[in-house]
Amino acid sequence: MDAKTVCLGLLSFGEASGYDLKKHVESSGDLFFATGFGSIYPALAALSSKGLIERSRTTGGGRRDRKVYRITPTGRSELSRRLAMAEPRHTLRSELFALLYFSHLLSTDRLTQIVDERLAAMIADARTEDLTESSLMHPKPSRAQFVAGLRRALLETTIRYTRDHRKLLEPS
Amino acid sequence: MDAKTVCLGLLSFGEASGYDLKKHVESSGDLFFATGFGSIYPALAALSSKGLIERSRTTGGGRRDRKVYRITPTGRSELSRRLAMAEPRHTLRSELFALLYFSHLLSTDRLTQIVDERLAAMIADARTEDLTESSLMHPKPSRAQFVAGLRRALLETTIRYTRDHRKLLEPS
DNA sequence: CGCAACATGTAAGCGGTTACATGATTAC
DNA sequence: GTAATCATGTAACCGCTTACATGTTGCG
Repeated sequence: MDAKTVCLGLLSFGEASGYDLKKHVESSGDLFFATGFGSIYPALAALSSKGLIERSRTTGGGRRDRKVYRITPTGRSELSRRLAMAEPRHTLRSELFALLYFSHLLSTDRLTQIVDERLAAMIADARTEDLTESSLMHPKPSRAQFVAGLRRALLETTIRYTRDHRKLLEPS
Repeated sequence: MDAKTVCLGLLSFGEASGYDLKKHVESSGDLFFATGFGSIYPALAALSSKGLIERSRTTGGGRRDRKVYRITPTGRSELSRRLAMAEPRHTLRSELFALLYFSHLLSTDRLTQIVDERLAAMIADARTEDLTESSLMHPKPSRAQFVAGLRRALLETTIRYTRDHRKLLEPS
């Protein structure tokens, strides 16, 4: 999903600044997209110029230059339209997948190291989950719970599968 | 993983044409990347100009203009280098995830329709798996088996989870 | 004969990543 | 005071996607 739609979607939960949005995306584990400020600020500017969002407040708690955006009615209906048209594919891609596919070109030591590292990171990740206590979404909507739970289930499956089938990665 | 590395990686299993590579990627369910010819041919041209791959045969079985590429020793070591340097993240993204996250903006009917469609597609997908009888990889390497099995396990988890927690998607 | 699959490529445009650039506020 | 975090933005580049363009081979 492209940056503009994600920003618009997140703003449908409540008002936020570009910084807030970035934090929220990060804290939900880069679930549906990962990005830097270089994507978010231009996206907000574009949405704003189309009238899909607007500035609500500019200073909000002692901090300098804080630009808080709010979705407009036009923005909300445009978002609904886009989502209704979408044909969302569930194609799971991962850099880890890709690397393991070509792991015959890796030394056994390096491969062991990578798998151990990733396994540890995933275990930590699966535990950490649900610290998504962002200011957007006070009571966490049930759909966000659905997605977070699914993400966790997928992580757990990956961990279990990798442990059980690790032998397949050894040189034959 | 970028198009060039994927092409180089696939050619490490054996010689192939651009068309073959596309077919192989498709038949493995767009596992680590999905692309059209518009990515593959330029990638092959770039790899070729750097000496990482080379043309082996030009006609191979009655077909016109068939350009079969082969990885060079330089290409193989360059690929090893790239793979060894990589820090592969296992970040699972899916358009379906994203849409469901914002599903409060969808009508109940449309949501039901989308979930049913995706579920059916995933079930079909999980069954079809392992028709990857491409000319590359005669005896399927065990790493390819690992990755294909993991993909299947993740699909099955998604199907089960969606069935079990579908209620969370209903309007509250 | 016509259609599907085989087969390769180019060019424009779009969008995201990366690096750069700046400055305020808070906590130690 | 100084480092980390808060906070926003710009510009260049890179690479992928999409659409276009073309021609062959084999099957029914």
